[in-house]
Amino acid sequence: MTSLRPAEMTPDSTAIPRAGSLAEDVYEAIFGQLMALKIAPGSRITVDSLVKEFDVSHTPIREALGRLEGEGLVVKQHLVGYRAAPQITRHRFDELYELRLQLEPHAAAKAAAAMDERKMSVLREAAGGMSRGDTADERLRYSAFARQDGVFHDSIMAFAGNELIRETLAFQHTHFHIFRLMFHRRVTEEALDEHQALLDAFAAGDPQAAAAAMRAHIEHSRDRLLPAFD
Amino acid sequence: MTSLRPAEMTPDSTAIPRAGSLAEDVYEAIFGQLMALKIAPGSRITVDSLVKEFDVSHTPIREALGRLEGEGLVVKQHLVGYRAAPQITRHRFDELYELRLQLEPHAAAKAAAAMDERKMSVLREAAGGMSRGDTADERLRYSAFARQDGVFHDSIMAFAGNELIRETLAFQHTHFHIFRLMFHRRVTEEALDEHQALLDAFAAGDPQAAAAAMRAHIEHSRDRLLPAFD
DNA sequence: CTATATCGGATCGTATAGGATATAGTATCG
DNA sequence: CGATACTATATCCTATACGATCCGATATAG
Repeated sequence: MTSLRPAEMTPDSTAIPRAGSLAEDVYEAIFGQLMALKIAPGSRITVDSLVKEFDVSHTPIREALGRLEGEGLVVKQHLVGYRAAPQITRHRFDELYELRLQLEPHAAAKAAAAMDERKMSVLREAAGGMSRGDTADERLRYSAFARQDGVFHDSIMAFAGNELIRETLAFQHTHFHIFRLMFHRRVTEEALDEHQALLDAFAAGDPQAAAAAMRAHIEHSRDRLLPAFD
Repeated sequence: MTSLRPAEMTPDSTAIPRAGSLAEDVYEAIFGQLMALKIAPGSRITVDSLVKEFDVSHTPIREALGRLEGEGLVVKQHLVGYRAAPQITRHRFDELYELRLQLEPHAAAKAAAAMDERKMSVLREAAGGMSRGDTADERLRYSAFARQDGVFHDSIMAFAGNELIRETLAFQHTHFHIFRLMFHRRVTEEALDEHQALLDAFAAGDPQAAAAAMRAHIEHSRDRLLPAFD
């Protein structure tokens, strides 16, 4: 129902030309719906329904779906159609946490070594945004938490100074995000404590402590989510 | 000039329906051209030229390009067109090797711990395929070497038992491959020696030795390629 | 001789129409 | 009553046509 037609998007159309193509807007819209679980994992995504919903032709939608396919967020079956990528499996879950344990403690150590006051304030703000949960809707509340948690970790990776590792983890986080929204709706106090431990290590500029705190945090996070597979 | 039209691809058209769509075939074709450096990094890729070359309509080509964009192999500029992804930068090169050093030694250790005779034979064959270079064309020769080297490393990652890490590295390798073809046309004997050292560690089933050998191999590989940036 | 304005070709972006295929439902036959 | 064949619809896949935008070449004025 949210039309993406240029004329309707900018009723007071300015002289500034549109930055992106319709295909890009469609991509953003579908991506958002996937992240917000508006489209359930594994469910079908028909081109025609998107045509009606966004009020654009097939072409930009196919292009957007192609891009999403390249990123692994949707899968295509010839002459059947597109569907949202299936939910993460237990096996994949384990692999993801092994990957995180390989990368994030090391990165946390590098970030701690390069810490300064400006970076600290960024991290403190990101961590602080998670604690003050005053929204009524439990689901929405966790959604906000998850987003903020992503920002927190992503900031650490950014400060570690390896953009490639940061992108790799962010990419995986995108997939993982959907899983978390499905199963982990309760914000645990433990996670906040662990974030605090990380902040302390960063404030002290202690690489070893930061790596250890990150390792513990990831392992605890894994254990918290594991029951979802029962 | 290589037409992808169904009727022309299968002149003796069998009753078996085509497994994939035209878009998929176009994707494969473009991917192959990128890997073989038929399309230079950073050069433009016009839709119309692909239309003429493959003799299909715009639609499957746009979808294929969208997918390649999602994978980061081509970049799109609105109202300008697609172009092959630019060459890897020195900065990115360093980041890639840091990532490899984080993941591959660990994986090599796991692979060594899980080694058996069948896996060993796979690795020996992959390593062996690199030494016998009897092709005249130097460029083609290195191309074959690079492919085989990729198989060798990928097999190790497969045996390490973490498909996600394997995919992550394979994905990066895809981008990196293009760089190597551009600059590293000479096969070094050192790489073969290092592969042998890895094989020895695997044969012994020694995780620590495998990790060390892999670390040394990656660091040497990095140093061999570094002069390309001068 | 330089700078600016204008024009034309090239290319992308979008829309629409028609053919091909898979899936579901129904009817018929054993 | 079950299984098979058929039809009908939904959906995808492809092709073609048209409009919008950008880039380069040329001409003109200063």
